[in-house]
Amino acid sequence: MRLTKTFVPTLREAPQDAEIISHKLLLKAGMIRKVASGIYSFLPLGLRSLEKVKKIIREEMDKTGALEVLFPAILPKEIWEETGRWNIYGNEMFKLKDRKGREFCLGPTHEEAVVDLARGELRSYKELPKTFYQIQTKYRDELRPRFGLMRAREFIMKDAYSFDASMRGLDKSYEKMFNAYKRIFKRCGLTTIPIEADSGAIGGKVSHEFVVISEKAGESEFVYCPKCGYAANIEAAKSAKEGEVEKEEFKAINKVSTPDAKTINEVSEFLNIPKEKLVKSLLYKIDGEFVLALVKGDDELNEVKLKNLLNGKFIFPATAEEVKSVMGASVGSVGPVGVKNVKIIADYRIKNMFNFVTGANEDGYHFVNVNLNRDFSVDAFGDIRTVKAGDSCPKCGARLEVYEGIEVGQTFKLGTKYSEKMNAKFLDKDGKEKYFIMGCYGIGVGRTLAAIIEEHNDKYGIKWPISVAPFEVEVVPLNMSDKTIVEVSEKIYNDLTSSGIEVLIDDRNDVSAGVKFNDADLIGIPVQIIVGRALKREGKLEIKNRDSGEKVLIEPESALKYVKDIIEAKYNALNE
RNA sequence: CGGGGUGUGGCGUAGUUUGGUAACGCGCAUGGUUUGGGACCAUGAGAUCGGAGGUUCGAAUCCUCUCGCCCCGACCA
Repeated sequence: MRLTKTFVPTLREAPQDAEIISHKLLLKAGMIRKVASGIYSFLPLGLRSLEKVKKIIREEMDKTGALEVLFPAILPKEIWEETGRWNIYGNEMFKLKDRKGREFCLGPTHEEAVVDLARGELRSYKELPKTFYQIQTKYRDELRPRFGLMRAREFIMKDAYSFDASMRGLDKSYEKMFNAYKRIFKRCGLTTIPIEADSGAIGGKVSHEFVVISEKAGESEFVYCPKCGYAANIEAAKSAKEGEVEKEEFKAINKVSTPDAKTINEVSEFLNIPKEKLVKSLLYKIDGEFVLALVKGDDELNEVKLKNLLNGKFIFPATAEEVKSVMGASVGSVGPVGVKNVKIIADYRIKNMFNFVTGANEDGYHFVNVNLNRDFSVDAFGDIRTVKAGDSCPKCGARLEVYEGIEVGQTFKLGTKYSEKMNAKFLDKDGKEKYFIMGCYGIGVGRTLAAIIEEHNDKYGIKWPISVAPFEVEVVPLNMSDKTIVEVSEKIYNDLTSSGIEVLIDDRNDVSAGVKFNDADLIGIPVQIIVGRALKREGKLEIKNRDSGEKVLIEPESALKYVKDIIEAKYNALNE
């Protein structure tokens, strides 16, 4: 492709609304443009890379035996009502009506659509297992679109759905997908870590997220054990059980005045008692029911764990007014002592606490020397604290590390969650009707592209892994008014192109060498062939490796083979 | 939705405090000179200063309303 014949509007300065590096570089390199918040157009270069990611995904999906289909983006309200998600998704769904007033949505995901297909077509266990996948545009009216392609409202997703006759079958289907995901990201040049995850709104029991470590663009925190490899989303990370602690002598409970001390820090400082001796009491509303959650003063409550412990669907912190009316005291002075009619859930670590401090349910007062069972009782204990860096690994006991990650993919073992709701059954070997056992598997294609840039860039621009680069080689003739340079450039361009290599030639004759160098580094094609001074002086081409910055001079006659070899080596490195 | 910020040629900004009729760099067009790390000279095009209303002799600037966009939080590929 000739640069003058395509469209690569590079920018010297990135638009001010771009914050993270991938967003800036995608804009600067002329790969995408914004149309509205969270809505982007792909330009020729960006589209080429996007298609390459899709191609890798297709190849790996097809290898697993998954079948590509394409569901519509517009889906009727009825199937969403069967699963109850028309309301659960709420405002995040783009909803619309046709001229007759029938309601539809732009699909934010496709469990309903695929189950609707399966229940109509799959009748027998003999047809199972089956996995369908599609690469399609999804629509989610995000609360806050962010970071360019990272969190868009219209985005391309690969979503796959497996149907099995048994749990063991699901385990196999899941493992196939899991391994395919590892290969997909590897081939894209991404370093991903599969972490244990909470299954969130999609539902199900087992779930993994594939995350790329990124301090600046990461949106989900996860813990990682450098010793045994345990990795889990912060919402799912298990808290290690603490060892037995020596029991303290119970002291007499005592109400003390704590004027103006509301937060854990303030109370701790005012009473001169360490935070570990305080109990944090937090009132939550779970599916309409109030719950008082207790965690150690130096711990943070994990809302997702609390919700899951109680099998809840919706969890909200109680409002200041609700706290006042339910507890009889303001936020900052509530505690479990004397509480009736509200379920009390405590973190396991509370069991190891003696003579601690809690709010007294009276504004401006706290109790000191509170003790479990003597002063109050708990309805249930559970793991409801948020794991912190430095905590013990729940598997091996080593110290956990905490990272920020970009979630590029997620897999779920759904079980019969959707098939039951939509009454999707097959006839099993034993002649009985059973619900399909499902898994679902998603990859954010645009987000993957952005994550690749987050991982592969320098101050000059993008350093594309060869597998997803818009072109494999860029020929850069530095002086278009020099006949020799143009002739040699054209020859190598034609030779490479006709041997099946994707080549871009910067044939602009109205820009200086500096502009060509800078644009080449910005758009980040992995191999640059620079035709200029070296050719005039020594008759040689300069081959530059964008990633390493390494340059070698080589005779034009040997260039074709040399370039082919480095390209092959680059692909091999990604396929290992 | 809550909190913070911002909107001035295509991009990046100045001007807003203290009202006086839009400036700078890059880019763009034409001609010429250049060609190894964002060249130079000359000429030129391009902005109702996000929008609406108001105050004023006069508004980018002050007031009211409104819209867009970005960042932090809840949600997620």
